[in-house]
Order: sequence, then C-alpha cells, then structure tokens
Amino acid sequence: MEKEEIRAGEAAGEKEVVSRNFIELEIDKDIAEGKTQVVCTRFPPEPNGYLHIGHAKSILLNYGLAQEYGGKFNLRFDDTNPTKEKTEFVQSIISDVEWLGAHYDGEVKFASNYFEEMYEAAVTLIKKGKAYVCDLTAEQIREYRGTLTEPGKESPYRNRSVEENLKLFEEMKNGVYPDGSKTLRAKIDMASPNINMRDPVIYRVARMTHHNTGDTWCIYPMYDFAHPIEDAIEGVTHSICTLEFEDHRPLYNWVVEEVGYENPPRQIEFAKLYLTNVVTGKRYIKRLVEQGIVDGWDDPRLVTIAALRRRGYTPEALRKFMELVGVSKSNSSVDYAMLDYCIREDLKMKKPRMMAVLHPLKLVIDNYPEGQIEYLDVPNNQENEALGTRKVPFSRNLYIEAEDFMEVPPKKYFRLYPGNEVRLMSAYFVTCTDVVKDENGNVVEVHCTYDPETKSGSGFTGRKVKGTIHWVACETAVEAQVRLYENLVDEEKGVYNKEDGSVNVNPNSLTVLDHCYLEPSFEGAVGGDSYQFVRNGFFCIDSKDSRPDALVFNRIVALKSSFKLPK
RNA sequence: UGGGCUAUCGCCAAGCGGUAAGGCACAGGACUUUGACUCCUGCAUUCGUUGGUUCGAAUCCAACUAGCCCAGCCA
Repeated sequence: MEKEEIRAGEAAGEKEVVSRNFIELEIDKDIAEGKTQVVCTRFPPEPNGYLHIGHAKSILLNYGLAQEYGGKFNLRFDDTNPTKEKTEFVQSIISDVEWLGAHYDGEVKFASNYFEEMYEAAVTLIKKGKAYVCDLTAEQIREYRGTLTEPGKESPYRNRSVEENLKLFEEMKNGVYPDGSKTLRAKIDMASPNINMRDPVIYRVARMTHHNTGDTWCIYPMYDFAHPIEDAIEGVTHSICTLEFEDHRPLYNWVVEEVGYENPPRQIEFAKLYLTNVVTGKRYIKRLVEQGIVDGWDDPRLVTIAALRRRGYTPEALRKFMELVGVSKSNSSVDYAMLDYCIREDLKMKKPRMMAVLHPLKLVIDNYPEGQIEYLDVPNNQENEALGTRKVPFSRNLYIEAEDFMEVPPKKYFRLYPGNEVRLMSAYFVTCTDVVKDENGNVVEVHCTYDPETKSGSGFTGRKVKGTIHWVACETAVEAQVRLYENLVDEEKGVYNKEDGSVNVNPNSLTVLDHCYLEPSFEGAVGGDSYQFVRNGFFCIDSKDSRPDALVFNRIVALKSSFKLPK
C-alpha cells in the first residue's frame, strides 16, 4: 500500500510529497480490507450555540475526507436533548457550514427524525435482556456508579424481567412517569474500569417541547445510545469526533453490535484545534458579549465562524489553515501567526491594492499647480495583471501617513524628512523642503517640491530613491472609519485570570480611526468587499456597520514588516 | 489513585527498524514603485527520561516522568 500520495507539481518532473494523516491511513486500510466501499462522514453539531473555528476544523476534515475518497458528507443535527436546543442555531449553523464551502449530501438531517427507530432499538435491547428500566434517582445512580478507583454497585432494578421492562418502558414513552423518575439503562458491567460501561442511562424522561418533534415524545435518547444509531442509519462509515470521546468508543461499538447493525460505522477520534491565546469557551464569550466588551458573537476579534467572516477571513484561508495544521491525536495549540499567514496568502493575489491613509498628515507640493487634478493610471495589483488598472487622482494637496514623516529621522529611515527625496507611489518623486508646526510644536503640514520628470511609468531612471510612500489627494479623498484589531486577549497575562476566571482582555484590542482618507476608487464598495491597503494590510468593509456614505473598514490582517523604529 | 490517550525544533507536523520531510515563526542576504511579495541561506548529531533487544532504534521491549480526558438522567 502506498503510504504517500504524489501530487503533480507545477513544473514538469516536480513532485510534491504529501503525507497522509492517521485518519486517512485508517480509511485506506478499511478500504483495502474491503470493510469500506463508499466513505461516508458527517458533521453532527448540537444546535445549542454558534460554531467557532474548532468546528470549522471538524467540518473541513469530514468534508475533505468525503471529497478525497469520492464519498458522502452529511450535515446532521444531534438534537436529542430539547432542554438545550434552539431552532435559531439550526439556521446559523447551516449557513456557517455552507459559507465554509462544505457541501453536504442531500437534505440536512436531524437525529430527532430517527426517534422512532431509536425507540425500536431500545426495545430490541430490552428483549435481548441488554437493557432495563431503573427507578433509581439521579443521585442514587451517581452513588451506585462507584468512583474512578472503585467499582460500582448493581441497581436493585437491574434484574427486572423482560416483560416488566417492556411494559415499563412503554409506559415511560406514554407519559405515565414524571420527569426524572425512571430511566432506561444498558445492562453492561458495573465493575468496568471504564465508567461509561457501568450501565449507562440510554433514555430519560423529559417533558419538553422539542424544536423538531414538538410534544410527540417525552422520553429522549442519550448521546451514547443515539449517536451510533444515527451514524448506522445514515450509512456513515467513519464517525470522526474529538479525543474526549475515546472512552465512549467501547459503548459506541456495544450499541452498534447489540442493536445488530451490519457494516457498522467506526468511531475515530482526533485532537481538537486550539489556538494560542484565543478564547473559544462558550461561557467566556457569552460573558464578554453580556458585558459589552465585544460587539456580539460576530465581533471581529472573536473566532466564531460569524466573527471570522465579518473580519474578512475567507473559507479558502480557513481551508488552507486546516491543511497546514494537520490532524493528529496530540493536544496542541497553534500559533495565530499561522492563521495570519493563511489569510495573507489567500488575499494577496486576489485583491486590489489601494491607497488609504490611516493617520493623515498634510503634504503640500509647492511647485504643483494649484487646482490641478491629474488622473494617474495605477495597476490594481502589480502581481496580477488580470485585476486591471484604475485612475487615481493626484493633486497639490495630499494626505500622507503621519509616520512617513520625521523631522529628525533615525538612521535607516527611508521615508520623508527635511531634504530627503522619496517616491509617492504611482506618482512622482518629491523632496521635503519645509515643515509647518502648530503653537505646540506639532508638525501639521509638510511641504515639498516634485520633479515632473520622475512620473511613474515615464521610464525615468535618472536617480533612485530609497523610500516609497502612499498618499491620497485631499480634494477627492473619501473619509472612512477604520478599525484595527489586536488579539482580544492580553498575551502577557494569558487568556484567563486565575483569580476570578474572567478573560484577561487586551485594552488595545480595538482601535477605531475615524478620519481616514481613501482614494475615491472605493465608492460603491459593498459590505464584505476586501482590499489591500498598500503598506497597511488587508481590510474589508464591515458588513454590519458600514453604509455607502459612511464606510467602515475592518483590518483583516496587517502586512508583515521588518521595519522597526529604533528606540 | 482505576481506565483511556498523548509526548519529534519557539508553534504545528511527517516518520511505521536502515541512520530526523515539510509548513509557520525567526535570523541573514538578493531583488523591489508596498521596509510587502518573490528568491536564496541558516535554523533538532537528535526524537520526554533511563535501561534493554539489534550490525543498526524516534521507530521494538521494560520501567519511569509529564500533560490531556472520564465519576451528566449534557453533547
């Protein structure tokens, strides 16, 4: 069996060796042994909250496997506990999955659509003497279960007759017994070192209106019983879940075996995705939302799918990221830098590179005719001609980035300072001649002269200049709000405050810049559109707060920079 | 403490008895109308530790150590 897949490289003869993860290796084996014909995977969320980047890993893994093996991928809501589930989450989860580009096979599925079959499966177990109705209270069940080191005790109801169990279970279904008064338990082994095998509860009584089945049922199956049945019904071959379910696998296999499924699905566990210094815990995010520290579950500083989307991350970038991160069984925490890399990588060739000044400082070209506006031809992306060109107005009065001028520059400062010449990107060379200050001594205006001969595209080679800075013409500038983000978490302190369990919030996680100036080419930009702001990073139009006459941009990610101002 | 799992570079991660892939990050250098991109170069004589088997061990065996998960009528 080939352990490595050789993909064709771009150049002739060039080969890229791609290593396969342990799940692929297992699937290869199952196929080779004839256990698996058509691979079928699934993503089975409980509709009880918003999806985050960790779910994206699972979605993309399962979907990717189905694609790779020419198999099927199901989206199934694991809605077996009506006390926790809400319809609103069903829709948000579907749209997140679709946004990620994971095309599920057929209709969206619901575990609750299989309640009848699950009930029948439970009856089958009872008839086999493998399940019994137990009258112990929740507290008693806990006591009887034993501890990690001590075996449990058998329930006094464990040896009820099949007939009695059948009658009682039917009565449970028919609403004869109050919530919590009886359970159906699998009869396995109260002395098992695996606590999941100590006669686990498989059905409970709960009078609660279910989002899908309404009041049809008052008994609901537990995850450990329901999940393998859901998988088996759908013909799932590889049921991929996270590491904490490893201990449940024997029970999964027990159910599938005892209920009597042929070609049973197989559970494989992988390590969850953790990002270093990132909050993913539902209750922590909830608190941040409630405290108003973040602007809802889609605040661009969060890593919910909705937040990533609003921030301007793309499904392609996330796919790339999951590919780089890989799949294994070791708990690990990935650097955010890897995600940053993936989004830059995805956008750099696709997006137009525009000029936008975030911290404006006025630059006046004294020898440029007053009132004149010149429209310069500028390529949208120097590395991708397919993106075409645009006209950018140039005039005597410009805005430049405040940090691109220093009256007293340190060594190796290539930008503007008195006497120095720089290139105004796509325009002319200018030489700084003068500085205007306010009464406090702050620089409010920089003066310069330009050299008409140096116009971009003219082929001028007379002399070179070390620095190139971007600019925006004052007269035609579009004003916009730009939001810059840093990690929500204070990385010095770590994610959680040890004393009160709160999140250590970085006070600089959000910077709102209200008077940024953009070239007029942004007019007509729509929510979600993204661009590179030359030298500043990638930005997208905020889908929530931006309006055509008051644009709001989010910085998706900054560009890398090796420039550091010496202290 | 019983059971399950994991340990390879700062962070991910290949490796499956024949002498440590790759990516991110980082550091140099070249190029440059983005101090970006691109392109070179460097970055684990060593695989949690200690023993053992072997001509040969990250890979096999033993013991130890560290971390994660499990005692919901949650998923």
